Parts: sequence; structure tokens; C-alpha cells
Amino acid sequence: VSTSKSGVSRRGEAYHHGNLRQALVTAARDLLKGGDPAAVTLREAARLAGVSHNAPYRHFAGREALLAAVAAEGFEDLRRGLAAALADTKPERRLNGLGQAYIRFAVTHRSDFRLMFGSEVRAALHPELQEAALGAFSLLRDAAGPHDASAVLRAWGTAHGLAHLVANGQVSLEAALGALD
Amino acid sequence: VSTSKSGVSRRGEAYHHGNLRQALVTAARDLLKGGDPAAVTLREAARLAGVSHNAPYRHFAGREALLAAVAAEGFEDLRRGLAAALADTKPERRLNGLGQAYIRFAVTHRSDFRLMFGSEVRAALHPELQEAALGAFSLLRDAAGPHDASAVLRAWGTAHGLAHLVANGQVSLEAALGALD
DNA sequence: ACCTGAACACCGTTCAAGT
DNA sequence: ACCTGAACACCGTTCAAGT
Repeated sequence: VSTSKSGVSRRGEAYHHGNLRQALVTAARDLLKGGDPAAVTLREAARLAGVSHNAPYRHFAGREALLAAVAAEGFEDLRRGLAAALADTKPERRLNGLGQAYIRFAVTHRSDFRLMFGSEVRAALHPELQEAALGAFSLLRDAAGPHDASAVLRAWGTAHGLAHLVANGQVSLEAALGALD
Repeated sequence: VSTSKSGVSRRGEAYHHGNLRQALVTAARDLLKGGDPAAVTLREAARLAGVSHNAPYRHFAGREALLAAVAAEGFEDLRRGLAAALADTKPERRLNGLGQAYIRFAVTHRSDFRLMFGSEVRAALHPELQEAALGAFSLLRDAAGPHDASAVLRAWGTAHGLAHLVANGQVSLEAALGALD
């Protein structure tokens, strides 16, 4: 968002964009907010970034790679949200606090959440995405406190499932939070 | 799959197909099995069904309507699976048995499951799909037995979340079933 | 009623250049 | 290095016909 870093020396300048990669990710994220992942188009993202329909290939192998970068940013946001919840929660309420933060993320980042766990992007093909996802998941695992693996997995599943149901509009946020404990 | 019903009088006959709608849904389901929902294409489904790329519009308003029909079939299958689990489970283990069946459905119908709960199809726009989904969900609600609404929702969330995690390959089937209780 | 063929506006992706 | 323009093969969707 800032123009202070490297490359963009004249305003309106498209050639030697300087931050095209991030501009494309941001554009894609905006397109995604509309709710329809099919609307995230390489050509439209390029248009929003002010470059030719072909410039994105300098930074991304293809459309799916751009979506993977968006999803990876989503997982980083999720990790931050979970970490913040940890800091605000008493140790004995950790599972609960993490669950709440997970569900809140799903509603406040609805379209990101669906992309992160949807089928548009095959995570196995995008190491950067896998790493970001692992970052969020392992925080969950490590931070859950004195519970056995099965209890942690069950708590994860519950938060994850309620988050999906809320994000899909099948359950209200209040009901989901109320069901957490 | 049967040719005995209405219309297909000569083999190889495409004109007055007789069962084009179902043929298209079946074709779409086959395409979906590949794992990539983008591969489900109106034109390719028409090709598989042996009709022109335009014939599907006689039965579906567009691509999304075809996907909605596929998802609706998925929900009917899910409902059947849940009903079968109910019949096989002692009353005091109902929540558990339903959860197991839910997770099993997700792994045996991986791509259907992801379509049913993914973002390709906006359920709100397809009443037939909403009805099929409600059929499965209300079976869950009604059959759960002597539990309060919050406990039923939590159990649904847990099964749903674990099912997603298994379908996405983030958790093994054994671990998910083990976490159920 | 049900189906076809041509046409339009889009996409992802590749290639040969340009600065 | 980074970007452009032309080109290709695909799509969804619409329209005017055909039987």
C-alpha cells in the first residue's frame, strides 16, 4: 500500500512496478470479497494492478498460484488471530478461547476462509501455502495446553466445523459460540 | 443408468434423449470425481452425454444449476447414509454413530462433499439444493435423541469439522474417528 | 418440445518481442 | 529483469433456426 519502497518512482508508472506481486495478491483478495471465487481472474487482477494481462506470469506460475498466495495470507491472519486470543485467555479456558477466535475469523474473513479450506487450490502443490497452514495448525496444537491429542483434535474439529457452518450461513454466529461449551 | 424408462428407443439415439437431465448430472459427477471442480464444465458434460454444447440449457439454467443438482444428489446420499447409521446404532450411541457416518461419507464421497459445502454453488439460489440439504440436517437434529440443542449443534460441528479435515487430507480417518469420543 | 450451429465476450496460457 | 501484444484453445451464454 505504501509507495516508499523500491521501484515506484513516478506516479502512474506501470513499467517496473516494483511491488507487482503484492499488488496482485491484494487485487485478488478484493475480487474474492465479492463471494464468488470464480470472479478471481488473473486477467482482472492484472487490470486492477494496472499491468497487462500477462505480467502476472512474472510472479505466479498461473491462476492457482495466485489463489494459493491469497490463501497463505489468510492462514497468516488466522495464526495472528489465534495468537491474540491466546494472549487474552486464561490458561484453563484456552481450548475455548481458541475455538472462539477460529469461528470469529471465519465470519470476519468469510471468503478467505472458504478459499483456505475449499477446493480451488490444491495445497499439496503449493509449499508456501502448506507452510502457512501448518503455522496456524501447529499453534493450535501446541497452545492447547494440558489435553491429550484426541481432545485437542476434537476441539479443533468442533471449532472448524462450527466455523464452516457459520461461514456457509447454516448456523448463526451466536448459536455456534453458544455450542462451544 | 437403466434404459428401460421413457424415450431412449434406439441405441445411440441423441435426438429426444429422454433422460438428458439425469445423464448430465451423472456426467458432471464423473467429471467432479477427478477432484477439480473447475473440470466440471457444461460443454464437457454435454459431450459425455452425446449432445450439443447447448442442449443442457433445456434442463438447467446454467452451469451453477447443474452443479446444484449434483450437490443435491450428494445431500440425498448423505441423508441415506445417516439414516442407515441410525438403524444400526443403539439409542444411547446415536450422536456417535451419526458422527461416524458423517465422516465416512466425507471420505467415500470426497469430491461430492467438497462441492456440497464449498463455494462453487450458492445454495440460496437453488431451492432444490436447499431442500435436500435441509433433509439431511433435520434428520441429524431429530434423530440425535435426548440431548439439548446446544449439544446436538456441538456434535454436528465436531463431525462436520473432522469430516472436512479428513476430506482435505489434514487429518487421518483413524484419528478423526478416534477423536469422536 | 427438444435439439443444433454460429456467434460473442470472456479466460488461462504461451510465444516472440520490446525497453 | 520486467513488461507488452498477438495468438490459441477453451468456456458460458445467447440467438436464430431446424425436426
